Amino acid sequence: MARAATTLDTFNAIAEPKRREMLTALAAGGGELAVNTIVQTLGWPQPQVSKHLAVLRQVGLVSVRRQGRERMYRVNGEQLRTVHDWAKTFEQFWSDQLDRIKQRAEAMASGGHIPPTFETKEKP
Amino acid sequence: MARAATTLDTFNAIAEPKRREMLTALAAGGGELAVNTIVQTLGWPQPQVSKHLAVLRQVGLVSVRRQGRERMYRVNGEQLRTVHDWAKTFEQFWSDQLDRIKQRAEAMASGGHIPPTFETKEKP
DNA sequence: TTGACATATGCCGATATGGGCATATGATGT
DNA sequence: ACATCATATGCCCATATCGGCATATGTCAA
Repeated sequence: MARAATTLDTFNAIAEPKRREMLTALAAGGGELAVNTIVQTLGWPQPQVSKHLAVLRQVGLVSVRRQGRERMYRVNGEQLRTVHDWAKTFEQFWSDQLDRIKQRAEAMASGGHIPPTFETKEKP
Repeated sequence: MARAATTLDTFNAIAEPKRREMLTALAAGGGELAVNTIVQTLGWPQPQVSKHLAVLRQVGLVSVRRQGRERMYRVNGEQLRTVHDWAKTFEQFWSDQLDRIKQRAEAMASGGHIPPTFETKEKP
């Protein structure tokens, strides 16, 4: 066993840049878009578009409706709300930013020593 | 070429369930946590923890600080804010939900026919 | 029914990824 | 200098995933 069950969940679905692009395209399209329209808009091979749509469909990020021989896709917000809410859980970790800077300033003023700086990105 | 440059970005980093779990653990830990603490908390093999931390570090989801022989990790909100904001872009697609239901109700009342229902999940 | 159009699927090859293990690197105390 | 603790890396295997191509499925029109 290896490569741990990516479980095909929402987070995994939006991990693909192209899939995010598709969602954006769909959102920009306002209502619903036919597959062919997406193909022309993004300029990707049709099977590729269909496959990515399949993934988005499986996790419920988009919904489909048949209209004649076309299939109209539309963004399904629910799942995205999940992502939104999850990220929001960590809100304090970016809104506290100001407080932390303030703390540092205070520490310098009183204690005199500079609190350690955190490395955020990787060192080359 | 294949398997398209997963580009090791933020979205990809949080696609891993274990990585999300780590972030949650870090957040729950309040301030900063040493690797060993995380290892004991989650009960995963140490190398695994270090590797996942490395990924989170590379995309700037966590920051590190050296304290003696320990390395204190802390959540770095910035990157999560990115995710939050991106998802929020689609807000209308879940807050409009009510309006859509209303529309449907109205259509039924006046026109008499039921607007098509969208399939959200896959058919078995 | 036949043909054209719209979309989904199956199969393939290339590759990145996660887990497991052993080991390297780094810091501390004696 | 040495032993020990804390963490990071390298290597290997198994597998899921993406892209490309050919083809199946489904729908409408004549």
